[in-house]
Amino acid sequence: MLETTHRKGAETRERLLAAAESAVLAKGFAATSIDELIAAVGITKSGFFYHFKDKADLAKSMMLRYLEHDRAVLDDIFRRGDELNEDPLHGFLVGLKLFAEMLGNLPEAHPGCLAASFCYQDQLFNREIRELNAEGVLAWRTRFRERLDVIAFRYPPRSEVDLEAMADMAATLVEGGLILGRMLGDVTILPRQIVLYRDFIRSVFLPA
Amino acid sequence: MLETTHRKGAETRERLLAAAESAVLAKGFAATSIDELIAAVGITKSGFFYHFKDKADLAKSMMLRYLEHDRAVLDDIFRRGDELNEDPLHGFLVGLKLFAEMLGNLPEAHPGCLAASFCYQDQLFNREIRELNAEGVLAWRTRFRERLDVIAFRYPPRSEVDLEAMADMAATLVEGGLILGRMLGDVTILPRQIVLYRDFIRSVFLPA
DNA sequence: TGTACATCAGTGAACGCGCGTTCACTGATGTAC
DNA sequence: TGTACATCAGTGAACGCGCGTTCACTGATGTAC
Repeated sequence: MLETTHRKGAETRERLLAAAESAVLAKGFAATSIDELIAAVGITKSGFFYHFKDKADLAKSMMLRYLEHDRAVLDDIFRRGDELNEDPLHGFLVGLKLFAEMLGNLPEAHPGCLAASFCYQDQLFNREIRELNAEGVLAWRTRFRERLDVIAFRYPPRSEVDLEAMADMAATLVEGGLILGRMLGDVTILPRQIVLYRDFIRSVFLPA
Repeated sequence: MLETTHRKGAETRERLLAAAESAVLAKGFAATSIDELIAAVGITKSGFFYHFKDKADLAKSMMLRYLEHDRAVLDDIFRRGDELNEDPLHGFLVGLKLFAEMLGNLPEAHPGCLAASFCYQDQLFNREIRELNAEGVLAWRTRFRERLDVIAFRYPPRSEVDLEAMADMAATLVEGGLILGRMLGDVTILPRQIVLYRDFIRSVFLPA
């Protein structure tokens, strides 16, 4: 019975984190009250403080949960891209196509990035949380940079290219695309940016 | 004396808006208190409510001020690019270079976009303010799209290109680049993204 | 198998502080005649 | 030119409400012997 032992608490905690994520994406961390979270989950305020020592602890837990989910999704997408193709460039291009498709099928009307939301409120947070945020971006940079290095080795681009900026461009387009998508209420913006990114990558390594 | 008549009030108002902008970029709108703004400016709280009927009115005024400044800066940059060059493509490329340089020389350590900050807190705002926000993005889209249409007419790209997405890519990279730059504390990220955008534009319309 | 204790997952009441907002009032400057 | 009035750019005090946080306590479940 070890799995079901005291399991209800972990479920409640998870529901609190999920409610907090959508509330923070909708209106920011400072405007998200503990009261609304406990109302959504159905416990009292003291119950909240059993799960999180204070509001900053909630923020930290949200980031950890978000980063882990983010990492798992990207791992899955690009692993599938590589399974369909042996070549590092073409596997990457397939992965980007899958990525664009996934972004186009996001269930939520106005998706957003928790890290970006926190970034525009970071004076509220302690160093630990800001470092988690930076860690998330660096994970994207490293992931894409390693891939681009492998590709550039097999497909040497004719002119100098800023491979680091090209790696960062993926996260940049995602963050920016989520913002434009929210502002205009148009979920096609982000996937189309990723398709353009894919075109750009191909034109750099496979000039016509 | 018409210019100096009752001018102190307008100056105070402008100082409130400037203080509000940097505070909102640092920690978000909900976490920015009226108290800190009046402390920065040196008036009492009732003085604040002489200038703005409530906090939402402050938000609206901030957006109007920001959009106007944004428009003026972009007008200037791309006008200068065109002055240096007759051709629409090369004038645009020069403008993008100037734009990247300007972004690299931003005085603030961690610049940000007010519209993006508002976008991650938009449940706080009324429809009017959200529409101002969307208007800002559409201004970018229109500006870049008109230019790309002119360029595509003179330099027909060989394959289908999503010109709207390519126009949106400018704002997307700026929004995303500001976020990455803030997260990593690296102000070179954004200008390098714009340089990549310039490379992309050139490769689409001037294939090697 | 029963009992004693420990941990889990909360409850309920109270707290103090900061927040946005209101209201009546005021001195300095500008305008009409 | 003087006087009466209007507008500008605020002041000062008070308000009520929501917020995050604390504290003593509790029933249900799990563990040791």
